[in-house]
Amino acid sequence: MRLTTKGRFAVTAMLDLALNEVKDSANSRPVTLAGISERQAISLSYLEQLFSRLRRQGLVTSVRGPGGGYRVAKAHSEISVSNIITAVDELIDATQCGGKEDCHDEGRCMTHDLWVSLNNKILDYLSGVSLAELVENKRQSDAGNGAGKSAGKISEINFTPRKTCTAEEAIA
Amino acid sequence: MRLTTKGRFAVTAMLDLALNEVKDSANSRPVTLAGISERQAISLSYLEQLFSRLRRQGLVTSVRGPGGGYRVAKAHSEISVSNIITAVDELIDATQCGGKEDCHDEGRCMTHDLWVSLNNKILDYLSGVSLAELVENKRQSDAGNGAGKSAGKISEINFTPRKTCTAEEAIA
DNA sequence: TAATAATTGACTAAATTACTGGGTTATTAT
DNA sequence: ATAATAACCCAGTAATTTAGTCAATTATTA
Repeated sequence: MRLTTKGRFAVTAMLDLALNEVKDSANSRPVTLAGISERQAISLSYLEQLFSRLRRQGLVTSVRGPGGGYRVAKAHSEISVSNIITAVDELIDATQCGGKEDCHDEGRCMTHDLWVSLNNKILDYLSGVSLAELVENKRQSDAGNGAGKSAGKISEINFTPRKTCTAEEAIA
Repeated sequence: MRLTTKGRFAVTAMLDLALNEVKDSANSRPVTLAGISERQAISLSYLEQLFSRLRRQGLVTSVRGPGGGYRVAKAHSEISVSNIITAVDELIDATQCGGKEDCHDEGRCMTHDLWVSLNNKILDYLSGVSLAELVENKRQSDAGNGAGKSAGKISEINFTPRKTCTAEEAIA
């Protein structure tokens, strides 16, 4: 997988969406991209591109027209950071070498397997961090801080991955 | 941190270097970039760029002239995958807002802290995978496999240079 | 009917990636 | 000495990605 600012924008936007769609749970309204754009300083058109992918991946639903916007499609606990990132940062596609015979060169295959394993481990880890946990952490850090003032300490996010893995497992 | 093909090239090259510098431990010779280029199908000049950074970061040492080349600078156990990747894929500046005063907007800082934490977690993980372990794994997988046979269970996702092949190569 | 907001698409500047090619320096072998 | 080697360095470049603008369309609501 890739890990770039693009994925970070997407996570940022999804977190903003999750935080704002539930403000009044009784008659919650969809969150507009214009709102996210303003709060997170991301251009509207760029958000449109990102949410187009997020919607196609089933992570959000949309409502058109006035009062419309986006909603998170599933329970926050069911959406992981890896889901978000892979939705917008599609994986590097593979391979002239995948099934072809020029892959008998040992050097290439060695590194393929290596990276696939590393990739999977990172993905496993990011899969263990849910949107719900990001929201929860944001709420807690809000409660802990005085209003507006700079935190000083970096709030440590205490998400625990479901699997902790050893290096050997990473390679195996 | 970033996670792109560039870092993968670097890991690939370092693993090749580590595997080839110790072939005969008595009078081991430095490994040439030309050799790595051939074995791993990475362009020589691109390798030069990567190793320029790897050298400046103290991960490799160089010997000029005939018979020269590169050597791993430290014990293989002292070099982690994160060391290699961050040497060539220098960190993304996580900040539009780093030290600036326009960071009083709570929305930005929220995501900033979030991403810093995620970053650190990924870095922690990659720090736990050493070059020595990659080498050891490669040796074991070599011993376990018949020559030329692919590992099988791991899907072969590849990262190949973008260079499109010439007509001659296509025919060959 | 007008305003809203998603949706689509084409297009662009800037940055990064991956690569090419030229040269220079240090070292070794002849 | 001379020639070959291989690191080193720099300038440039095509392909791709990033991040964004702009314009138009469609569905919905007030």
